[in-house]
Amino acid sequence: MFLGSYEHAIDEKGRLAIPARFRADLAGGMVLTRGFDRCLLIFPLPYWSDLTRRVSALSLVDEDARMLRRLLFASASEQEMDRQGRILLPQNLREAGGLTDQALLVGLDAFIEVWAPDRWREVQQRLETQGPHFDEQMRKLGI
Amino acid sequence: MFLGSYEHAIDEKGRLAIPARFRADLAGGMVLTRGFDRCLLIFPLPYWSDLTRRVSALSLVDEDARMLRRLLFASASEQEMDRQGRILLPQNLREAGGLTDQALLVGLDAFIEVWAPDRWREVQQRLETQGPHFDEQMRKLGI
DNA sequence: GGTAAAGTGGGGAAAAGTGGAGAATACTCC
DNA sequence: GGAGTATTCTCCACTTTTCCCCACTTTACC
Repeated sequence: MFLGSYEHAIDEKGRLAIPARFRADLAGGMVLTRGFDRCLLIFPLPYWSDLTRRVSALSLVDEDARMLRRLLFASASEQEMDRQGRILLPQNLREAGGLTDQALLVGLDAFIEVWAPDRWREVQQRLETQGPHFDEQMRKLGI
Repeated sequence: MFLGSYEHAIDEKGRLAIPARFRADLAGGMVLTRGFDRCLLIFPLPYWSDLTRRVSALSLVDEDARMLRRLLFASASEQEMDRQGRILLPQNLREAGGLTDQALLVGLDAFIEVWAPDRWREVQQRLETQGPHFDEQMRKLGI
């Protein structure tokens, strides 16, 4: 269960420390990949496997299936923590997420989002200004 | 589990290094063949066996099945890595994939695609512009 | 305020990627 | 059929990059 936001430095080698609170749940391995709205996603391995099982089972021949496979897997990266609890952010993913020297790790219960800090602040502002708008959305979701 | 993209050189002898992360899963042997969209495919032997069983079970009469058979089997080549972790790309396959001096190996979970780098970049651009199309796909799959 | 844990930076060792040389095989031409 | 030539394959060695560990600094918690 990942909760809360943590801002950590990305060092010159592209390493990022996982918040101590998150480490136990990622000890079994994790997959790092591109998310929506230019953020990155970190999935614990069991969650990832469950997510991708259906995609891998799709036809080799079907064009949509081929493209979907490429979208999901081509920029993903399996990572393990070093003894200091850090992972390596591959350069292509750092670029995809617009990350330079700082990263914001946001726990979203089952997985983690990684944001460039200023980009995250924009999202938060949107949350505040559009707050009322979400009432309707959430009702639709049954919450 | 093959994940991520790696660009490697093809040397004058037509040899291509397999990314270190992929080697363990290919140690039991692999089959190299033509894929769709002018890329090449590398299958681990167990996956290949399963695939051939399914394709061979298809009707002799069905035209699509005939074409699929020709694509997969006619230019297939069983390969083993040398001690440096490289395989030889036969010339006919290099031509089929439009490969010259660089190759992009893309891990797609159960198998690997091999692309000419500029051709792969086109595919990536298409992926980005067609984003919304895939939202629907993923929703159907429960992702 | 002290202690312990977390976060950060740097250095060294190991492995990955690449080019090339030598040996073995096949091939051709005399 | 044999010798010379070309080609393929395997192994070796160098260079670069990556990974891992150690140590210091900072923060949090008791």
